[in-house]
Amino acid sequence: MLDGQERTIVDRVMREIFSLLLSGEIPLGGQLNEVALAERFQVSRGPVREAVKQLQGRGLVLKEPYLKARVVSLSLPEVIEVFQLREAVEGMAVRLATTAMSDDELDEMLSSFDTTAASDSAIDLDLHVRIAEGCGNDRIRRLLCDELYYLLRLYRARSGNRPGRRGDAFAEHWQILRAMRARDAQLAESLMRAHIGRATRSLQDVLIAEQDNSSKG
Amino acid sequence: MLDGQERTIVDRVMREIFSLLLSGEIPLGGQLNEVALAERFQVSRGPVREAVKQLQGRGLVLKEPYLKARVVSLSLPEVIEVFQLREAVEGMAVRLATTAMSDDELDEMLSSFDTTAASDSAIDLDLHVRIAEGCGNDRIRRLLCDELYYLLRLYRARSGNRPGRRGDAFAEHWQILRAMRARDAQLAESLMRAHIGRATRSLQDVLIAEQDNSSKG
DNA sequence: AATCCAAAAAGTGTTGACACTTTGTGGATG
DNA sequence: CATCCACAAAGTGTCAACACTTTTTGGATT
Repeated sequence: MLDGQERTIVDRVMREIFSLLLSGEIPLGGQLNEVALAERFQVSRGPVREAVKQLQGRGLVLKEPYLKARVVSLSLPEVIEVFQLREAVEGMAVRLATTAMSDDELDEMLSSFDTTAASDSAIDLDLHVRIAEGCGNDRIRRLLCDELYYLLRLYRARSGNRPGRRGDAFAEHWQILRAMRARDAQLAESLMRAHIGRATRSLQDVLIAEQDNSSKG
Repeated sequence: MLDGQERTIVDRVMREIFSLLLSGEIPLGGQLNEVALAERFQVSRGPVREAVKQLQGRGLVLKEPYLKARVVSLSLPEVIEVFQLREAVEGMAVRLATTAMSDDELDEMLSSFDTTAASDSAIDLDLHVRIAEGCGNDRIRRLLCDELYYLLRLYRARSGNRPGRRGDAFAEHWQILRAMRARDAQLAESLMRAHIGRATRSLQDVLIAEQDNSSKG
């Protein structure tokens, strides 16, 4: 996600802020203090400000003049919005990947899929990442890998439960891979959309349950 | 797209750079000179740098250390990538809008659709914008209105031809609106995807023709 | 004339200082 | 005791100067 070479301080600071978010030291919705960050990283405020501005452009940080920058916080409705977007975009991604990826690539995915444990949550996103990387459309790849998956990782690192994670996801992944290997782009897209759509609906159920609870209590 | 109140110089500079892009004074792929921009806007380089960093975060500007920032330039393959993404996202947008928008809103769109001239290119994107705004998913709305449509406007302002613009787009728009009014989300999504898919294919035809030309000459 | 290298010029990266805004504090007032 | 206002403290916004990198220039060499 970040450039390998960090020739400039701004890049380094951005990576450091990223890792502060991943580690949870700065919580979602938390505030970013320029002087504190500058002291911590032993730099002046300029690079910190530019790094924050770049994060703001990415939508990871919200800011109003003269107020501290706030890390974006994903509410459950916002996570649902991300999932609705994923359903559309990942459907297209798998459609494109089904024709763009080589037999060897697909076989490799299938074999590594068989050997790895099914229940690992990192594995869950892994298939989606590899499809995004294999779809051949760089704009779609960036949207998924650099924005949406990143947000979901942050969200998962906080709320212990993994949004939309269900037991039969493993079997659904396998079906998607089979459809890709059979070069059935239409089927692969349908399966992927159903896969993410089910996760979306389980999130909506949670949301409704929460609303019922709050209205009762 | 931009905040109404510009309490800070950075915001003003960002808007000014935007208008330089829209007006074509800075061409796609052109370079941004910090000192020249600073002098032009009568500010120091700090705000200019922060504005550029924010644009970089948005993906509108590319930058490598110690080299001048370059405005992103859309090649035809990249425009096709945008259209493939649009096909997926706008399909979902119209699906959501079909259930989210009120009868009054849809009727208003239908009537304003009848009265306006069909061939205006601004009208073309207008329907898409209103669907994006009415879909109720703010993340999808921002992706379409703040990023993709903006890029396409820039591209159209340059290359005289409007990408994917065909004569029967008007009739297709009308069909989509009818499906929405009939609350047939599935049909509306199919029509929208077909609508954008046809535009994508006409772009791909242009690309193939260009490649043939260059290989011959 | 063409090539190469050093110095100057132009441009970007970073810093510390200063100006402005917001927030917190403490005392005077009712 | 509560309220309000002035003042200090903290934090953000902007600027001008300096350091570093890249590009250009101009001449020396072949």
